[in-house]
This record gives sequence, C-alpha cells and structure tokens, in this order.
Amino acid sequence: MGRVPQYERVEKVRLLVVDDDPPIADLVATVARYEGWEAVTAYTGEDALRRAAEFHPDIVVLDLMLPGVDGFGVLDRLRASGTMVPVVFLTARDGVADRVAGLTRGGDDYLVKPFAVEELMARLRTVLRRSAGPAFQRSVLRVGDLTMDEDTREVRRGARLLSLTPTEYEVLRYLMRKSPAVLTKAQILDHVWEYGFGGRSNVVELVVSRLRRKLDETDEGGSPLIHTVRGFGYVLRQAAE
Amino acid sequence: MGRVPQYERVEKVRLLVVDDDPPIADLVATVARYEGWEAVTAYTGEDALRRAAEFHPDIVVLDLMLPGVDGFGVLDRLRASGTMVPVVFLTARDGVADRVAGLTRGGDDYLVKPFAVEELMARLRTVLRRSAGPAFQRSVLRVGDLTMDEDTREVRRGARLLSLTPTEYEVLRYLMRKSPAVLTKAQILDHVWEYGFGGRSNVVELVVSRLRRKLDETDEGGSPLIHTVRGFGYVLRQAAE
DNA sequence: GGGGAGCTGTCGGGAAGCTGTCGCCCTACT
DNA sequence: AGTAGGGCGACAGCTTCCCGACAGCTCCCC
Repeated sequence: MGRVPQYERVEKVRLLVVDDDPPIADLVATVARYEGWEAVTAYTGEDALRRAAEFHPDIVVLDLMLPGVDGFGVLDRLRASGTMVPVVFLTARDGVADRVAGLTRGGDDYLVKPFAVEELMARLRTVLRRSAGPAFQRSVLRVGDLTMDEDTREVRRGARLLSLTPTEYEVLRYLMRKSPAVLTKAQILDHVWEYGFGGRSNVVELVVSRLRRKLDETDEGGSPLIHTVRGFGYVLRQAAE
Repeated sequence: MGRVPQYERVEKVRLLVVDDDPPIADLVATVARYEGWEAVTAYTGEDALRRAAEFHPDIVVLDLMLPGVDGFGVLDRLRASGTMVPVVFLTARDGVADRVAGLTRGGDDYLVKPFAVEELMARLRTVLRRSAGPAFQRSVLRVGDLTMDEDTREVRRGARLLSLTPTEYEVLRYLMRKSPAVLTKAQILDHVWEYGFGGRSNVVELVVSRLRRKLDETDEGGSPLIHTVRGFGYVLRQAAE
C-alpha cells in the first residue's frame, strides 16, 4: 500500500460480485474490500438484481453461468432498469466467450475463468477509470526510477525500456502497487496466478529472478529494486537500508 | 487514451440516441460517454421528442424502425419545431435505404444495421465537424510518418499513398486513434466489426498482417509501426526505444 | 445477368516465445 | 560448519502468432 493511485476515487468504490460459486464470489469480494472498496455478493440472478437495486454498485462482476436467470438475463434486466453500471463478465474458457466478446464494446470487459485476482482487479480499475469521465488520465505506477504505464504497457527503468513477458508484467505490477510493503511468495502466487493453480513450486522465485535480471542488468551503478526478505518474501523499493 | 483528439470540442458533445432496442441504444450511449460526450437515450418516438426538447442535443442518432411514431415522424416533428440538429439514421439492411438516402440532406448521414461502433462514431464526428462551422477543418490523424485524412480517406506512409481495403482502413483508424495505447484483439474486434459478429478466430491477426505488409513494404529503412505485444495485443507507434 | 475483380474470413502448418520443472549451487543465519 | 532457503541455468511442452492458400461473397461493368 502506500500512495493512493490517482485513479482511485475519494468515495469508496461499490462493487457487486455475482457468481453462483460462493468461494469465488467471496474471494473477489474479499480482495476488493482489502483494496478499500465496498463489496457485496450475490449467488443467484434474482439475488443479483435485488442487490443491485438496493446497493447501487459502481461496477459489477458478473458470471455468465448462473442457475435460473443467467448472466445475460441479469444484464438485460439491469439495463432495462435504466442503469448504465459497467460490467465485467466472467466466463468459462470454452463457453460463450464468443458471444461475450460482442458485449464488451461499451467499456465493459470480460475475463475467462479461472482468472488471476490481480488481473480482475486491474480490469475493474481500468473500466472505472474509463467510465469515470472524459478526462481519462493515464495510469502510471512509479517506484523510484521505475515506471509502468498501464495503457501503453511500457515499463522503464529510468529511460531504458524493459521488455517483459505477461507474467513478469503482472508480478511487477503487483509489487509496484504494493510497494513498499513486503509480500510473501504465497501472496504473490495467490494474486498473480489463476486461483486453483497447482503450482507448488518455485515459480515466483523464478519470475522474480528473471525480473531482477531485466530490471538491474546493464545498469552498472543502478541499485537493485527488488529485495529479498529472507524467510518471508520480496519487496520492491529504493535502496532503503 | 491520453491526448485529446484535435476535433474534440471544449464543451461536451450532446448526443441523443433513439432506438427501440435498448441494448443498442445503450451501447451507443456508452461508447459516446467513453469518448467524453454526454449521451441520452430514448426508446420510443414520443420519448425522443420529449428528450430532444429538454436536452437540446448537438446531434441525434435515430433508428427509423420505431413503434408508434416512426423515425420519419420523429424527424418531421423535429424539423417542424425548427431545430436544425443533424441526424444520423439507422436502418435495417434491406429496409428503406433508398428513402433514407433522400433524407440525408444537409449534413445528415445514415448507417445500415448492424453497424460497427467505430464506424458510427466516425460518422458522428464527421457530421459534427461539417456542421460545426463554415471553415470545416480537416481531420487528419498522424502517428509518426503515417497520416490518415478522414475526409479524403487518404492514408500515407511518408509520401507514399497506401491503398487500403475498408476493413484495413477501419482497423488502422482505430489503432491510430488509440495510439500509443496497446489494444487487445478483443477490443479491436468489438469496435471495428459489426456488433453481433460471431468473430471466431484470427481475423484481427489476419488484417493486421495485411496492414503490416502495406505499411512497411517498399520501405527499406522504415521501421515497423505496428508492434505485437505478445500475450496481450497490438500497438501502433513509432519505434519506441 | 453473366463474368470478373477484389474483399473477407477459414484452415492449418510452422516458427517463435513463454512458462514451469528439475536440480545443483550458493547464501545467510544459527 | 551445518542447514534451510533462495537463485538461477537448462530444457521441454505448450501457447500464441504469423501468414500462405483458398473459397464464398459482393459489387461492378459490360
């Protein structure tokens, strides 16, 4: 934690999560609350409509595979009731992804299950930012001389442009967003990898190792930004010691 | 995202969308809002007239197939009330296209359903530009040595004139308008293809591939402008390094 | 209204890049 | 010095991307 990113609003973001799988819905709600949002869950389509009517969410996460009134039905009724609240859809991998794709034009977005929590949160932030107003300011994360532009996906150490793979990008973004907090490997794993990822192993170490090489290489004088906290995890921050 | 395109006005554009199919009307309204416009929807002819009277739109999107007072009726009464607000008509493919053509006097325009969102927005911008003032300033997009004149549809790489197909033109325009942001294939698909397009596959990849050949061929020294961001999407921009 | 030209999307093979596992070595702390 | 944890080279499997070839369609011209 630390600085409040500039796209964060003053009042709390109100999020409605709709998924018939309670663990998933609760997972998302919990992460959102941890970000300081207000989150409400619904496990059925009917409940979703009820909650939406009372709660007036700023944004909705909507699973398309619901028993009873399905996701499309919920969407239609939401829209019919006149609300323009942006929606981020969840869909099974080989499910209705195609149909969904057609819905994302407005500024809505969608994600394929199983997703990674950070990825979902990133999309929510993007959608909120876009729908916030005409003056859609860039979202740039900064830690020391390291910058990450979330629109252009450009990551720079000073002036030097880094070329990161998707996984590296996600891990670094999470580290940057939480800087100067120390994160455990488990936290990183839980946020950046899809939920249910079997990945026992040392994937996190490995990605961090690859990141370090890219962040610090070529930079003779440059002090390392990623620090190991032995027995606990990693931090991203300026020298500090 | 980022810079304000040069044709954007200082005050917000006020758009009235009239379509009896709420999802379509909302879709258009949402996209317009993301462009920073103010948008209001109406689902019936009567409502349209009411809203027009209160809201004083700068431009109207009007479906001709309305229950009750149909599009022509709405148009007549609008004109009868003395307003000269430009109108962009929507019509079914084999509907009354001919009759419509006769109506598009002045700066009006029309589009056949199902349309592509970017195409509609482009027409709206054009109509606004034309009706804006006597000196209709050209709208020229520019990225590096690539230019696109939206009036003449001329696209040039440096001095070399490119010959693009309609689809290629639309994809390139979207990339140029959003440059230097990275766009996912889903975004491109959703904006450039007609809504409801069952867009399986790799159409976007294919068009990009064809675009690349036209943009970069023949240019010995010319550095490529379209870049792949693996695992994410495409960007149009100068080398960047 | 028949023929042709150009446009668009599907299929599929092949190349390139990304990711995670294994396992050894090194480091930091006891 | 011993030990547990971390770093990271190497590799293999998999995903993603590129693009040639082709077929259906549309539009236009004769």
